[in-house]
Amino acid sequence: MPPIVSDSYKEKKKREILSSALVCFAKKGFQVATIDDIVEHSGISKGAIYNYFKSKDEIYLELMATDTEESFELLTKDLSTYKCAMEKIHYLFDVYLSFNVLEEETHSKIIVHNEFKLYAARNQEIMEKLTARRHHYLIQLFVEIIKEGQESGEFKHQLKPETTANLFWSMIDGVTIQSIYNDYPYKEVLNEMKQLFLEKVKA
Amino acid sequence: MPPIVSDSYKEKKKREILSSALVCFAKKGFQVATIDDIVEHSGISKGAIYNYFKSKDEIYLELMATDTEESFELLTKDLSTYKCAMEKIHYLFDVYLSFNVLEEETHSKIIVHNEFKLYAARNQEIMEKLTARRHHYLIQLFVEIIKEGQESGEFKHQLKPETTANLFWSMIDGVTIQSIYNDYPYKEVLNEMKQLFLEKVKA
Amino acid sequence: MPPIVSDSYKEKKKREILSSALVCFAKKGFQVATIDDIVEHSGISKGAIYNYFKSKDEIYLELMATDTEESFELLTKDLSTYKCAMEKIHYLFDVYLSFNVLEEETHSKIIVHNEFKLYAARNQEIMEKLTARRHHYLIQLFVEIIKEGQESGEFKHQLKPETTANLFWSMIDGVTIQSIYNDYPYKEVLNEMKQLFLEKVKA
Amino acid sequence: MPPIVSDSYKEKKKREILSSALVCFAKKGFQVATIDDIVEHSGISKGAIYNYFKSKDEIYLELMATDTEESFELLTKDLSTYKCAMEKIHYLFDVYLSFNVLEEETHSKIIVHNEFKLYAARNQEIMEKLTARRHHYLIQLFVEIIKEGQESGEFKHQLKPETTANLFWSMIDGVTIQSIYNDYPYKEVLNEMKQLFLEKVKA
DNA sequence: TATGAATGAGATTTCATTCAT
DNA sequence: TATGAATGAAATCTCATTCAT
Repeated sequence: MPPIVSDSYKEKKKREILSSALVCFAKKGFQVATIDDIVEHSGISKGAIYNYFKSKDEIYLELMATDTEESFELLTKDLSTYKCAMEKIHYLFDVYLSFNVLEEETHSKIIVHNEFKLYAARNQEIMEKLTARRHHYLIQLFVEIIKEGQESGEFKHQLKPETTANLFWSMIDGVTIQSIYNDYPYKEVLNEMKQLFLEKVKA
Repeated sequence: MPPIVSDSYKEKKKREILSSALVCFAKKGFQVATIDDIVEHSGISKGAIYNYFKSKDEIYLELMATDTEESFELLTKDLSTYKCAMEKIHYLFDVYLSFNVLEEETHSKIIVHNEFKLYAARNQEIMEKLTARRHHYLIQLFVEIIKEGQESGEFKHQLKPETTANLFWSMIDGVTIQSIYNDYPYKEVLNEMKQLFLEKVKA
Repeated sequence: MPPIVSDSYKEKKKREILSSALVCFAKKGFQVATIDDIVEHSGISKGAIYNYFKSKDEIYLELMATDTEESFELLTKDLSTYKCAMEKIHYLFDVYLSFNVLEEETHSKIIVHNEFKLYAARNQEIMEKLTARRHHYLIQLFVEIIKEGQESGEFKHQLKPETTANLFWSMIDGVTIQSIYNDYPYKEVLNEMKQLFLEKVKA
Repeated sequence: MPPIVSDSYKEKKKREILSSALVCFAKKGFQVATIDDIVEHSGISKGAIYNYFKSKDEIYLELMATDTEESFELLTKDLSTYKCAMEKIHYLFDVYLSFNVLEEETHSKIIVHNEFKLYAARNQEIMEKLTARRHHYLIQLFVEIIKEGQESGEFKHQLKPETTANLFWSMIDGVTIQSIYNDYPYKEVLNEMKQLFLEKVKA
């Protein structure tokens, strides 16, 4: 007997649930947001949610899993259109410079993204996955650009690609998390960082 | 008749509870850690805890309140022994460079400190307090040093003290939070930042 | 998709809980009776009870709300079958004369009904509702009868309907609450009251 | 070794506690009022209270015990100054007519007095004591007056003294408890009762 | 597959009572 | 005797999860 509903239907439903869950977790935090909050926000019944996910925890883990991927997609989307490494670095900074951290949605995303990290930080198994993913996606992405720049002669040769990648992401993480403070001059600080960073890398 | 126990006894007891609570919150997170965890860790009875704090939330808030102050104390402890602004900046970086982020306790503190921020981020009133405290303690501290350096001619005159202070703390925050990832080269990245930063500020 | 259970099912369930709660409150008093008592008596789980009522207090308030209405229903049930006012007064007394105050259930109801009043007496808002309800139902009911009797010439014209109504209910309340004493001659006293009252009103 | 504090001191202390407890119970009800409320109101420490009373329940029971006695004292105070039975009945009604039920203190006393009854009503042993006390003090008091009036020819001979006594107290109880309703015409109703009652008894 | 009523473990909090000082 | 900090049993309420329909 063929499945009564198509896989694509199921996929769509899952994404619906995840998207509502993200909103709820962003608003209240994972622990405080309840399944009923998700029910209310998504309009999908409790039973249905449990048909798609074994537990509240699983919803959270799935969201965490997609978190890095989404960042990655966002970052790589137009990256290939830039030809030289320096432009790529510019582009990466500009992606973050374009964030409006005062916007409700951005603000929420930053909070929930950091909550993911803290949640993982207390759970060795999840932390390992998250670390691996970060390496695979974010660090590698940057390492490639550094290497490309070094080969093209744009960047200093003594730069350690991995350290530089970590430096970049640490700075980004720094401004991002500080942006939750009221009146934090996000753009100003990030621009300083950009300038600092570019001077550091350019040959 | 004199009071049964002295105020200092009560103060000590309160600190005992707070210190146990901090450990528990660090280990499991505020939501997951229970009053029973604190009872078990502190050896103080549930009722006694509620004699000192009205609610679990109040314990958390009190911990948050002391969080910045403790950092501030740590940072200002030896700061006055340094005579020139440049040395002071060195010192501030070195305080963070001396952190052993692999140590259980440091790791926990970093996590719980960031959890404080996220908790506050969802609560306008608390966020305002936290922002004010950050300004009063951390930003001002750094602004003074920058100004001092500018007056003594050690630092560039075109530096905007406040932006520079924000830059510093954003970088510190960035490495700190990234340190929760396994195998993160905390010291290496922080050293790069220090170097970058010093070059930026020095006249 | 139709609702899982009908509204009448939910109504029935609610009444089940209320009825169990009434028994428990009657047996032990509102403060002493616990939700677990209601769970045990009703066989309905704690969670289910909280699905129907927000709090123990709400259960109590709902019971209070229905208390007067039930009395009113009991009293008005056959009242219309009596044609003249005098017969109606007779009927009202007889309703109370038919109470067997030695019976466990009646005894409990009297206690819980009076507990309602005391509870309300400490809460201005609830008291106002209770007072309004008493006026609307019990006092008006009696006032109508008095007026009817005055118009038909059965009753004295100088009777003040409202005062007379209050007199009636005060006497009823008096015997009722005294009935909780062991060996109180409930019927005898109430019969005296009836006789006294009838003489007073009849033209 | 002689007692360090005199018996009269202890007696005074006990009365202090009881008087504070009465206020607290009146304000909040026995179950809701806490020992800490009594501590706060009396200014006597928790430990001291437990030196004088074994439990919160015991405080309550002692208050109940004095409740009837106090009424009795109030009623008998000037009763002997009246020579004829009819005047005595007048006096008894007038005592209650002189109550200002709108006054905070009177209101509270009525509530707590009725709470005593309900509390007792759920406890056979206490109920027996209360019933006995009522008989001994209140009913007997009235029975004597009725008999006196019958002997002097003031009252009807066919009155059953005990029933008449019960009738009197039931009416008093009725107006008293109804007085907790807002805008209850206490004096008006009680005056009607007095008139009714006097007509009933007088020869 | 969808629904939402039911479940009950487990959390927070209260407060009568004890007891060291 | 007086004090009030400490205790812990027991209460209320929440909410992730199950399951009959």
